[in-house]
Amino acid sequence: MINPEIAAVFDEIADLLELTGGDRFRVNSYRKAARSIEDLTEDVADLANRGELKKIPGVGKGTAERIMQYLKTGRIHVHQELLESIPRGLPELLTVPGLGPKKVQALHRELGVGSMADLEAVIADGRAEKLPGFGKKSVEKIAEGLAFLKRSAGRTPLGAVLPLAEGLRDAVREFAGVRRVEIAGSARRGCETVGDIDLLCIAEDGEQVVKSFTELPEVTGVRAAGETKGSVLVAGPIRGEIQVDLRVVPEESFGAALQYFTGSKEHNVRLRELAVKKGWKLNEYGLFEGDRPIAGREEAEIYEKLGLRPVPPELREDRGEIECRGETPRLVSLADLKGDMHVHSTASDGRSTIEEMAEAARQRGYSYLAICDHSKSSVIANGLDEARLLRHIQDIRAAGKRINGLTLLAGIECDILANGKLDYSDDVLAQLDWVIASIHSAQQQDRASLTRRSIAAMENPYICCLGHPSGRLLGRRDAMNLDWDEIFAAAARTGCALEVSASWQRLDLKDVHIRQAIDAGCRFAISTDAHSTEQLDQMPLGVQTARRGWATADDVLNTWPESRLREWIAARRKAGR
DNA sequence: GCCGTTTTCGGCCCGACTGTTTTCAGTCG
Repeated sequence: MINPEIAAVFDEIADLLELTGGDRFRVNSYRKAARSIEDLTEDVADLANRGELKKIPGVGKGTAERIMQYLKTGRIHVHQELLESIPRGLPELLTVPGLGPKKVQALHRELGVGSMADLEAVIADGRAEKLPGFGKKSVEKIAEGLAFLKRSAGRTPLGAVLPLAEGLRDAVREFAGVRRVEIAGSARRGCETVGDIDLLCIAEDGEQVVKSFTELPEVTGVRAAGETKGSVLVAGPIRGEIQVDLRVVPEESFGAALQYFTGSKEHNVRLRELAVKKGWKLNEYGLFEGDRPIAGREEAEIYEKLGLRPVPPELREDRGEIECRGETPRLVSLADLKGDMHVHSTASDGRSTIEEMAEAARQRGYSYLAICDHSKSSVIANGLDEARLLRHIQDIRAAGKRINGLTLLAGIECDILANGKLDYSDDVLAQLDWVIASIHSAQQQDRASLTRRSIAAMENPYICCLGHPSGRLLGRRDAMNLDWDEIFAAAARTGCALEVSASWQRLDLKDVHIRQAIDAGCRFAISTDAHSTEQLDQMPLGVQTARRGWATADDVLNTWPESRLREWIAARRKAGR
């Protein structure tokens, strides 16, 4: 997949143009093209072969030609020219909070600053402070920005950030005069990682609320504190620091503000364009005709006035939700789920017993639960050999008889071995109700081998679901190098489901792949891969990920009643024999 | 550089906060 590479080049062209004082609309159009290419699930090279580059939103004649240049020669003329005229280290300076294109230009032009090290030097010796437009305070801000960059947590997995965000939300709720607080931003959209935390509240005295916010015990630094907005730093849940923004709005603007601060930026720009076309203006205070507000209290009325059905937060990415005027499919929701199809027990590496997991699932309102411990090759995870597995199946069935109102499915997470074979024979797999096949070893194999292994597993009629298909761990391990077109085609052809792991470290499949798989005709199982009862509560993250992939309840087989699920499993086995 | 039910040119989203200002530019989201 060459897309990320090309997107990065276009992003750098945008940075470089900005640094040379290029036309800002031209800069924007490079950024837009970069983002579109990044979002594509299809390889740009394939589109180019079919002469369909201009079908990519934001790609016109010029950009299409530049993509062709890159595909043929590995470089783009304008990019090379810009690189030659601008010092290598300059674009990086744009990442420093407090430094934008104008200030970087001035630093370069007046003081010859061309790198982070140069920047630190001119701050230290006081020369930066003397530049026109600079001053003691702004240079202090830049120095703080540099320090933050070194301590920054970067993008953090949503599942790790949520407890922190919810804690801060609850703290703000206790402030005097605060009537409502919500988490907005990428956390509300269910993005797999977040860069900062956005909070929004209703209160009359904004200044007082912002002051209380900056004085919270968690706060390690204050970026800004005004009458309607505060911006602070707190310790990140995994490492470094993370920024938290609080906005205070009046009640009659809350819907508009929630819409605005939920984003995404690209989605908002599209909405504002719609407003402008109707002769109106949209901002965080409402939708206005002249000075007269025509919507703002409720988020939904903003969309409706603009001629759209209200768009679920997970779909607000400018990935087609505007074009279909908000007429998106009815997305799967947590309430639709009837069971968790992948949990472990103390039989392998789980921390809770079969009975404890079953009881916890029952309490969460599920009607079935698949116990899927590790197979024998996962030695580190205490995987089950054939003899232990057969006893384990009996244990699951016995536990199932003891619990009321919940069906226990005897399952396994069967390793797909390095040679492509499964960890058990078909005779053994046939004893089970539900079988997941996962790759846990030899993840560094080449693309063809990994793809072949995954497909071979899906072709076995006893395999119901491909577990955490990409194998990625957010921020820790990249996805395996797989041919997704082939994987999804095979899943659709064989009928094997694909897992959407709700585990916050995984979220695997990810949103854009889910959408691509739906288009290919695939089905899914959303599961937590819980290793203890409390991890069952990660399910909402998996549901949000599926929603971001535009999945409906019918696409997800653990929304089905048990009878339909069992029929589906039986039919698949029958067809495969 | 892109784009079109204001279409082949002339637009292109909007406001808060800060600092250096003397009325506003730069940055950020």
